[in-house]
Amino acid sequence: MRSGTTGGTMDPVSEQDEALSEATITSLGEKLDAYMERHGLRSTSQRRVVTDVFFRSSGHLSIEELLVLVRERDPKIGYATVYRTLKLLKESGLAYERHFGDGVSRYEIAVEDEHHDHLICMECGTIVEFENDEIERLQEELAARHGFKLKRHVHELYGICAACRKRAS
Amino acid sequence: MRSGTTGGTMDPVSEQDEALSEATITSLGEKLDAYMERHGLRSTSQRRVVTDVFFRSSGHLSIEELLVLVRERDPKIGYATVYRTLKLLKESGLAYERHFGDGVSRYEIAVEDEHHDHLICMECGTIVEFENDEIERLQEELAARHGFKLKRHVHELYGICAACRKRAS
DNA sequence: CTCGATGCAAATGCTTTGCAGAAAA
DNA sequence: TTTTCTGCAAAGCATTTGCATCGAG
Repeated sequence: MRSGTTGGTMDPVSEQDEALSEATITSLGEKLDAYMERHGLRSTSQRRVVTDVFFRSSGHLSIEELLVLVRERDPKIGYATVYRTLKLLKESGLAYERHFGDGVSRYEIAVEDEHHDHLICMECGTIVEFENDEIERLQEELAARHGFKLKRHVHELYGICAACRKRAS
Repeated sequence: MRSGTTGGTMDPVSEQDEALSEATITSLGEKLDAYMERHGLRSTSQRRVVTDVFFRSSGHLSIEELLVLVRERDPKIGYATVYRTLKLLKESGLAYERHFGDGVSRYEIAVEDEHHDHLICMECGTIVEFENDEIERLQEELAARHGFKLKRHVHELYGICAACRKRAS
């Protein structure tokens, strides 16, 4: 995963997301092109702006936030286009759609062979990504025990981060 | 938890929710009365119908589903009242609000000292409740490691249940 | 009597869609 | 030239709210 404090047997995390490498961005663009090719979809300037902004973004952006960034590059792009482009990214498997309970959809880049869940501060909204193989394993085991073939899961931990707890006291 | 195959060290589950005992329903009603008392809220016939229907229900009901049941007892009750009453139940800690990704809020009875998560069949919508102490423990540990004080969590496993897999093959 | 609750309809907030004109292929 | 895409505004949906009226305390 694209993260900060990796290494060791602990969960790799990213308190603050970083940008992807230029090579990875290119590779994501190529995957998207291939998908569009396969589906007879067209590469327009608007799509290129939206997807490039998205691939260069970090964190968990809402359509609204994405629209602001997109309009810095092309003020004429409408919000329906952003919605439609994110839907395309989702369908092509290049973006995940997340819902953290505040009523808006947030999107994040889906990097291949990478999976993580979220720890969310209910006070300041900070999102920390985490990955825990032991939990993953227990989930699989549990699903199997109930006869389920697992496809995906949602695992979000809500609490108060250290900074907010300190501020409050 | 109100469940089927309990006992042992495995997760207690309820494939099919059962009704609560009359004693438990009464106790829930008393808790609600106490909450309303404390907050200067009034006990109206509509509220009594909605809360009684809810406490006697099983599973994870949407407002729409609840409204149908409520109107069997009093056809004049409006849906805003059901929304408002469920909000009251949520605030008083007697109901949990859940979102399983289909865009509607579902509610379930919050029985004290009971906690469970969900395994959802993406094909038929069956919801299986589960509880896993090991996962709970790992979550706490993980949150603490990131300086978070955990308040609540969302843990949903989506997959295909045994019956649907069989039907498909 | 008072003030909270109800029911209706209107408003809200996010997301989706219809359509005419624009632009890829 | 054909077909998809865009931008706008309108429509959808679940949920919330304003308000006149009702009814619990």
